[in-house]
Amino acid sequence: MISKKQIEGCEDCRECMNRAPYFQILSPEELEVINKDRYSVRYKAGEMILKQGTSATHVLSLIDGIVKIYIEGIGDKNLLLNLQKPWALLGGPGVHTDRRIHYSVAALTAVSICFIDIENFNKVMHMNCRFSNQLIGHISKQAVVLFDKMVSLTQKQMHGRMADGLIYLSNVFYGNDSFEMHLSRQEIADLTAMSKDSAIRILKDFERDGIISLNGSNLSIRDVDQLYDISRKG
Amino acid sequence: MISKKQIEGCEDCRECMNRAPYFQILSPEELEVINKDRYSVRYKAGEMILKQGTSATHVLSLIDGIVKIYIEGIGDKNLLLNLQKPWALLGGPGVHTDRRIHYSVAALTAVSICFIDIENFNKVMHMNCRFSNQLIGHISKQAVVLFDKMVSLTQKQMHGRMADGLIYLSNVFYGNDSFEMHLSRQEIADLTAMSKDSAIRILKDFERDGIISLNGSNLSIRDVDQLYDISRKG
DNA sequence: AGACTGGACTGATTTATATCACCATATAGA
DNA sequence: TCTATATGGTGATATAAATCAGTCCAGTCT
Repeated sequence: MISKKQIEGCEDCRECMNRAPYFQILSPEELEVINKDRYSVRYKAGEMILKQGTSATHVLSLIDGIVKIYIEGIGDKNLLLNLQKPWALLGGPGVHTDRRIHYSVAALTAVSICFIDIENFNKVMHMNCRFSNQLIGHISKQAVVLFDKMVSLTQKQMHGRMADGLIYLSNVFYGNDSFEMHLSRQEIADLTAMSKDSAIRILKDFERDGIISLNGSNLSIRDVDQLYDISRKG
Repeated sequence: MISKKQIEGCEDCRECMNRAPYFQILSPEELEVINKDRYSVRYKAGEMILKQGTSATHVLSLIDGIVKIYIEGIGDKNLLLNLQKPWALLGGPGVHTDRRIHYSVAALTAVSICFIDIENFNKVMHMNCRFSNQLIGHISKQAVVLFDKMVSLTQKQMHGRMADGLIYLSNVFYGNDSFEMHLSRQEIADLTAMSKDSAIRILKDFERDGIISLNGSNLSIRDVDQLYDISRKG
């Protein structure tokens, strides 16, 4: 975890960006363009960072903390796409199309974020081809993940979807079989496209079957093999 | 519709690409790179063009005909992502990541396709920044569509999903309230993430309610307003 | 302390949807 | 001509999952 002092000290991208992998490819001149008009903001847990439907004016670089990315869907249902940790680049597909925000972003912990002016970002995209191509790779990787998620959500039933959700959290996001979830039961339901009641029920099922153990917001995977088995069987 | 003669005559990209909008931005030298090792293939309706899981060696430019893009999911269920007509660029996210094909492509009509060597394509991506950035816009637009589809498939029930599917076909793809579907009932089910039986039932419901009229593979939207209403109500 | 809130949790009920079993029709092949 | 075989279509049934109606906390405000 990065210390408070380090973040506060990030006054100029040329010092800071050695940490943000997407910008390592840039020359000092290009970094200067990114740095121009850049500002950083701190959020408290629970605060909204980007609101779906507003206009896209900045690209966001996540410096510290964890955020959730979700689509506000029908009624008051949300679809939780993924979580992000440093040094993710946020802004979404709208940055390169209609300049609209297509998903909401909210802080799950205390969060620090750098706001980079979208015009300056585009300027650099036109200055540095390798940067653009790196971005294409980045976007493409996300698309592959989305495809898998779509198949999971549309073709598996609840136990399979929950298994996939837990595998995402433990393997992909936290990188540990045991982790503190920053998600409420409702948010787990949003991640796995089911009702809150069903999400609770299935987590309890998994606990009873010795697949996971729960206490409070801490979750441990006890039986990885069985979890993968449930994921495979749908 | 383009005549047979025009396609057959497309021996060199520098003649042909004035039709493929993605390549209009390229210089003659860059087109020459694209044209190198390029070859075109004709398919009959029903034939598979790209198979999910194989390695990505080419970017495909659809010259003539209609194809379906779908993910082979759990069991023998497919998820139909969308249809494509000329001059779509196919290859998928794998081209820019792991060089794997992440979705299958099959011909719905007779189809002509140009195969562009992936190395040559990448070469041009590094020669021409504007081409890369145009590609980012293209990929981003597809992502926005995917988001909407995900919300539709995970949060609406069958009637709403079918309405969305029909709106996609009439508004987005065919651009006409009345069109010849190139999809079987099973493929409509794959598009709307439901069983074939349910898809048939709901199409019949819509027909009975005067929302659409069906005969054979021809479909006409009779009551657009009601269709949008069903889509909105989920 | 008492009232109040929001989240986790659970059993009963209802509803949406898949599945099953079946028929009709058209087309292809022997 | 007589099977096969694929596709469209339909009612009955089974089942997955949402919804409803509550309880039980832990925290917070007064």
